[in-house]
Amino acid sequence: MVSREKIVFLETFFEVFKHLYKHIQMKKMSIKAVAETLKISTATVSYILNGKAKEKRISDELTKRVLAYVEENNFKPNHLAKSLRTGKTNVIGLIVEDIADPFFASVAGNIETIAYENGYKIIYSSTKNDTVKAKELINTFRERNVDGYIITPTENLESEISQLIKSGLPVVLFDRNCTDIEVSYVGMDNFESSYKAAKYLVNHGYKNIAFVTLDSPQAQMIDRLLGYEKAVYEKRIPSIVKKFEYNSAKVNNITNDIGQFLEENPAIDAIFFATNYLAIRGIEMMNRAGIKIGKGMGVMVFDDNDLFRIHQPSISAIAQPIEEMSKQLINTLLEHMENADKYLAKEYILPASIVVRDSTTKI
Amino acid sequence: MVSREKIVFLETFFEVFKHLYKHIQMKKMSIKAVAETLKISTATVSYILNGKAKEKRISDELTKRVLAYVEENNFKPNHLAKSLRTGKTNVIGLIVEDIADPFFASVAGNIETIAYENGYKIIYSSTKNDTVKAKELINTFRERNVDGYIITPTENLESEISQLIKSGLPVVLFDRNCTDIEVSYVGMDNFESSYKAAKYLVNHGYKNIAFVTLDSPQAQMIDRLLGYEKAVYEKRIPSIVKKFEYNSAKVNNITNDIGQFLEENPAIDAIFFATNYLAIRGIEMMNRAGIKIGKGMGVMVFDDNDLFRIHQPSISAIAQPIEEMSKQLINTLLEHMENADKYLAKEYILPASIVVRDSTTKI
DNA sequence: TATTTTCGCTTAATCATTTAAGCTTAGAAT
DNA sequence: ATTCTAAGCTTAAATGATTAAGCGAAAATA
Repeated sequence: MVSREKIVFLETFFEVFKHLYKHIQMKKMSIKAVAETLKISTATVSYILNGKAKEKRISDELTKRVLAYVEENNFKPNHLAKSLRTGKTNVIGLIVEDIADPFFASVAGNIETIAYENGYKIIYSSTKNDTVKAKELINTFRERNVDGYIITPTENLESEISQLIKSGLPVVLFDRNCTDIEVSYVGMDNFESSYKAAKYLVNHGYKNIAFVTLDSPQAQMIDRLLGYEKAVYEKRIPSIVKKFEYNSAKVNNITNDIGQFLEENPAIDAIFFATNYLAIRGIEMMNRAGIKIGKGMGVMVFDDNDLFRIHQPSISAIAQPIEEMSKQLINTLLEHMENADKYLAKEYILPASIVVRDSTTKI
Repeated sequence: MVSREKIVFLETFFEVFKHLYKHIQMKKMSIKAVAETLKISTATVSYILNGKAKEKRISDELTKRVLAYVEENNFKPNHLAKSLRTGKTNVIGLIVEDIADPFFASVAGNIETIAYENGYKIIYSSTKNDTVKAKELINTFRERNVDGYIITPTENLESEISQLIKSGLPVVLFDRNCTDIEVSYVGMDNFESSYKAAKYLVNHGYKNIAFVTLDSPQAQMIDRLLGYEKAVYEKRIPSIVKKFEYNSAKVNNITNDIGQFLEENPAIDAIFFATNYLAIRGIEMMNRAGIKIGKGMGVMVFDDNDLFRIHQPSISAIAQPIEEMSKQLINTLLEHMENADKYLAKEYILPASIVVRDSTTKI
């Protein structure tokens, strides 16, 4: 026969044990645990932690007590539970062509600062310019419930992007734009910068300026080409355009191909490279072939780089306004995320600056 | 008077309406929704989706039916709920000194590939070499429940890192190690590479080799210095060490300071730069001052870079095995994450290669 | 005195999963 | 005929927050 006393004893023991046990493992503090120790409800704790104490008419005394306890025990509410409930993850998805590229890495660094200041973390990934991969990435990011997207789109990504927007998800594109959809974009003025740079060459006496570019249908590549063409047409000097296949597999061939191109066109007295990447190959080739950059051969490059500043002779370049672009990018996205209901696409086309160096100084 | 029939009618209507309404919005598919349409329980759906159908004795017929439905409707279970329940986020936290630095950006790019192949996403952040920030970042990542950490530690980060390990969280350090704690590390052999590079200079006739470094207590910086010293002591040639204050605020001064240092030590016939960053400043200065790199002044740099390859004359450098390091890094972490219970610290010290170029070829 | 407000909280549903434990039913074994 | 076993599911309790709605007591108003 079990006595009432014994039952009461056992129950008491059990309660004490549970309490002790919790303190022993100390593992998982939760709003519930906090509420229990303070003998109040989880709702109260939640309101206080979210700064809604006043609004919800929680007494100052209790508010202080809770905050003190939370502070002392260094309690942080579980982010996952919060996200599950609210639907907000405070994560931004960054999809670039290649995070290892200094340009994108630099942008990643710049947006990180502002994002973290605003409580956002960034998850990145690289498309390697592969549309299939880009689509996959957008989907994984959707599955992960990221709050906003920064994307350098590949080709044919319009439908995925417009679907994001239709679903009310904030998106800002950069570097490359997508035509035909209403989406925010931050980039530089490729046409104007290219025109200005080419005009600089034209005005400084170069008569046979080659434009070396990629055979790509990307808008910004076309703009760069058109900028160059405008400048040469205006002065009625020949347009000499060399397009390379856009295929990173054949990196090494490009160096040789540029050499061949120059041999076939001996009249060329300046080269305007449409990308950084082509320029590095070209410069390597010219150095090897003993072509004197600056003296005899002018060089201008789209996209500046430490390398061009240090090179002997130094190389003139069009410098993208990376910092301004990054700031505009993340601020536009933050703005979209704050007013997630009404997406008003905005475009920011920032001007680039032309950094004149030795390579365009005749003799 | 309301008839029973009317009540029944209204109730039925309401049920039908609710059903229709759900179908109209079609917003949030969930395991629950799937289960309801297929008239089975959520548990069954969950088991099937997690590949436990056989184990849980779900009939092949039902399994197929569920998979087909899920496939057709492109349903993906909510990752947040999953993470909340299981405690796994499938996110890796990457904490580097600066994501914008080409070296770290390159590592970020390399680990991304393997991480994504294994279902992990990466969230990054930069310490800017600030211990306070580094501690904050570790805490934010903990709050975010990342599954594993890749960290380039700042100074005095030992306690935070050992706490991570005590909590059973997988950590791999890289680039810089932490002494005194049992933690996995992937890095290069700074002492040996530095010794080999310095020896190369010594063996090629340079008699007054300056070592330009940062005044930093970081283990890898000390190793680099010691490697140099071993090489010069062995040949009984003078050790000329110049330490610069480690303060990124004074970037521009460094260029001038290096110039002054060279003026004060006219005997110097070669410079060994302990970092990439110092070298770029130094090369810039030498170019400005008309000092002939290669002829008269040998140059060797720790950490290779596109710039050093393209520079005229090209600059000899110690190339970190970035790809191998990245692979080892992420694979070690993945391994730790798979056996999260038993953390066995491993060290991988990879050898660097010395890339000999024009700058160390006398005359 | 009776009623209404206000205050200061609590209750309980919800978010979307996972998973241990339990419950039918049919067929096999006793 | 009865019990046991196994197949094939389901039930329901977590996971840890947020938040609309509610509730009792005290204070204010009628």
